[in-house]
Amino acid sequence: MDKIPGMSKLSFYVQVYKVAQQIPPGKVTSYGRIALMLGRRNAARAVGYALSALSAPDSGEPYTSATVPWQRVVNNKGRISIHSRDKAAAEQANLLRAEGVMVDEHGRINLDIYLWEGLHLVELDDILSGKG
DNA sequence: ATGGTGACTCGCG
DNA sequence: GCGCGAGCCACCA
Repeated sequence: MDKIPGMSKLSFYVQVYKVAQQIPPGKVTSYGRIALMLGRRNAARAVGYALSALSAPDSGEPYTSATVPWQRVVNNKGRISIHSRDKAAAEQANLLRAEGVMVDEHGRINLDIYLWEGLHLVELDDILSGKG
């Protein structure tokens, strides 16, 4: 399932970070879609896990919450998926609004407007899996 | 190797 | 639309 040559050598986390960095400002995508782009249809949870594991900006590591636009990843329903008690939830909404994404008070985002579909491979996978 | 843990998703009711 | 239960996955003790 290594669709991108050389990519399979990277850890799953890094693959997730690289894909996230492809999301244009003002757009969002879902954990599940990123999983699909990586050829792992059911690895949505792992994607969320990877993003939650991002290190602090001052950690000196290559992938941090500052170099990876984690805020552009929401759940499949277009909703901020972090538990509302967590400060990161409010931060995600603020970051998104700052780049022009409309987020309502319930953390909901209109995917018809802001969805980044990513690679065409995603759509293809949908069709082959019986949706078309 | 094994079991626990989520920033997931889907199907039901 | 919401809460549950049940799969599914990569990591880490």
